[in-house]
Amino acid sequence: MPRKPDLLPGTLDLLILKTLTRAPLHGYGIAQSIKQFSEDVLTVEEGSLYPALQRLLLRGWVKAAWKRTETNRRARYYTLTIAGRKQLGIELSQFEQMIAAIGHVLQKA
Amino acid sequence: MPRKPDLLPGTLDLLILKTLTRAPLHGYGIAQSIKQFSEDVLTVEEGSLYPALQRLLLRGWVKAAWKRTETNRRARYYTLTIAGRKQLGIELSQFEQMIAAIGHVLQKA
DNA sequence: TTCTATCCATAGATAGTCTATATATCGGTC
DNA sequence: GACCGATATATAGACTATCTATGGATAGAA
Repeated sequence: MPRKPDLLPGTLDLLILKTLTRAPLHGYGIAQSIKQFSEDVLTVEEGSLYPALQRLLLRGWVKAAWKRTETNRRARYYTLTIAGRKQLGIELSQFEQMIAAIGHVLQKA
Repeated sequence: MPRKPDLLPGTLDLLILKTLTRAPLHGYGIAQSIKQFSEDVLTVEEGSLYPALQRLLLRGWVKAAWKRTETNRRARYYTLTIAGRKQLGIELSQFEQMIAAIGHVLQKA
């Protein structure tokens, strides 16, 4: 029996980048935010999240800084870079193009 | 530099199953059909297509038969099974749910 | 003190796609 | 006859992304 995936492969970077346009956030907060905005449909596992954040850091699309949360916990806050914002635009348009294309295949009787 | 993928990972089975609802088709024809319906946005590579068809066969969602094409070439025609049609329904609704959820994350300012 | 929620991180398994390659044949052209 | 482009199937190996499982740490509540 194939499992139901927590998210569509290939869309996590896009979701993270978009989430960071609203405000800098720490990893845990990003995961929560995505879960909430998606009304519990999308769940970002830690084993997907942290490698993804490493990816984004490595590619220069986000930068990170250790801070204290409002509740006095240490956490690593991620901020979108200029390159990240540009990348978001690219991924967004590619994603929309793909979705439209898939829609064409799915809609024709 | 990350590549631009030929398709959204996780959607190939769905595309194939949907394509086969129109008519039984051979592998090469399925790839062409998807390419055409998607207006050249989606390209199914052979190395993705044939493993996918093996998957679908193994799971009993399609069945295959060797035939001659109209142009007298040998080809393996795939037909959707009852289970395959049911699976298409499942994947379709999951896909739509995911896309809607992603849309929610992407749309909120 | 124990428990829950918050927070970070990685190793290893798994799955799906892509690159590259191999094989074969039909029909048309040089 | 030789060659070439399009049609057609298939697999091995590389690569990437996600998931499972695990480990650790701390704040605050019970």
